[in-house]
Amino acid sequence: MVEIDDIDHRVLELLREDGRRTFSEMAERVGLSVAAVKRRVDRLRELGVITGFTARIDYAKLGWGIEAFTELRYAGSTPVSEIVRTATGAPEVQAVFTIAGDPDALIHIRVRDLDHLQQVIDGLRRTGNVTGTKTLLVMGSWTREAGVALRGRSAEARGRTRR
Amino acid sequence: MVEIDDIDHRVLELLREDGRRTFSEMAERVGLSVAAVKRRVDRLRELGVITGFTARIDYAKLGWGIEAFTELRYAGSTPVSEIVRTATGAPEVQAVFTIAGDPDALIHIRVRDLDHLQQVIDGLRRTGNVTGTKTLLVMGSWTREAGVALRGRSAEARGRTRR
DNA sequence: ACTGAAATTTCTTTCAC
DNA sequence: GTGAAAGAAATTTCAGT
Repeated sequence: MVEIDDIDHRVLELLREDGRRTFSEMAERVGLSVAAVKRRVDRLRELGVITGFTARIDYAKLGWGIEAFTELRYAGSTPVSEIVRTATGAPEVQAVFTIAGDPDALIHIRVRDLDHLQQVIDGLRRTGNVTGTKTLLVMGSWTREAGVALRGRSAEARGRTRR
Repeated sequence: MVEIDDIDHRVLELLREDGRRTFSEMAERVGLSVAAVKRRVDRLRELGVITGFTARIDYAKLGWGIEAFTELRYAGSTPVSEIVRTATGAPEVQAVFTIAGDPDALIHIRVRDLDHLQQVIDGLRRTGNVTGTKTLLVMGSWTREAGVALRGRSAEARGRTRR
């Protein structure tokens, strides 16, 4: 585990909120010079704490309005690698979480409509050793946008609800 | 739903992969001028397709090594707003998905260790009208990093497994 | 709509202290 | 850690295609 001080945490929080913040803006907010903030960000990347930057995209605006989680159960003999391989195969699958216990995996799916969802699930059921599925259809979602409670204390939670 | 052409999709994919790509780099990759790419990114932001930029952080490196999903069941009379309000209260809760059917919500939790997880779940059970929980402990995860299958065709899936 | 280019401003990077 | 200087990139604008 990596050693991180309070200022690093604030920098991470700022970059969580807006990954394109400039060094000068962050410098002002955390009370350090631009060079010092850059050095910290560089270090956080070298340490692997910051693994990259990405754009937040509203997929519903692009017509991918349906979101679901599907629990997958596999035949007892199925190795985890096989579970991940089959589940990641469908392009609609956004994330795969392998689970201790029952179910064996939870996958996050994004699709255009319910018909499309049906097709994706049917595809999964036909794949590999899937013995059962249970799908949770997402009605609304909220995501913590500011950095997690990085220090175990309540960081400000700014988020939004959709739909 | 928003009108988006192939080049816009490629720009989105590039920004999904790396939210700090420069206009000149993207211009080269999609075969347009810098000015044209900037105009497209500006438009995608105005349309609300790109909602922002954020840093990817490896929370395990910060000591938040345990991830779980918890299904929540609430008393029948509980309004959705109340579900979201109580579930988002704990700083360890990263995301809340309200669900059509049973369970009523699925929440994504990140904690330091199993003791901590126990505390968070106990807290939720004591809150509001929670009538039951089921927790799925995450052993490993894979996330699609490139932009989704934005056109319904299989976009290249570059991801990674953890743990 | 996009190109190419110029002018301006801002951000990044580096280095001496 | 700071401050300053140099280099790179972003932004803005515009005539031309």
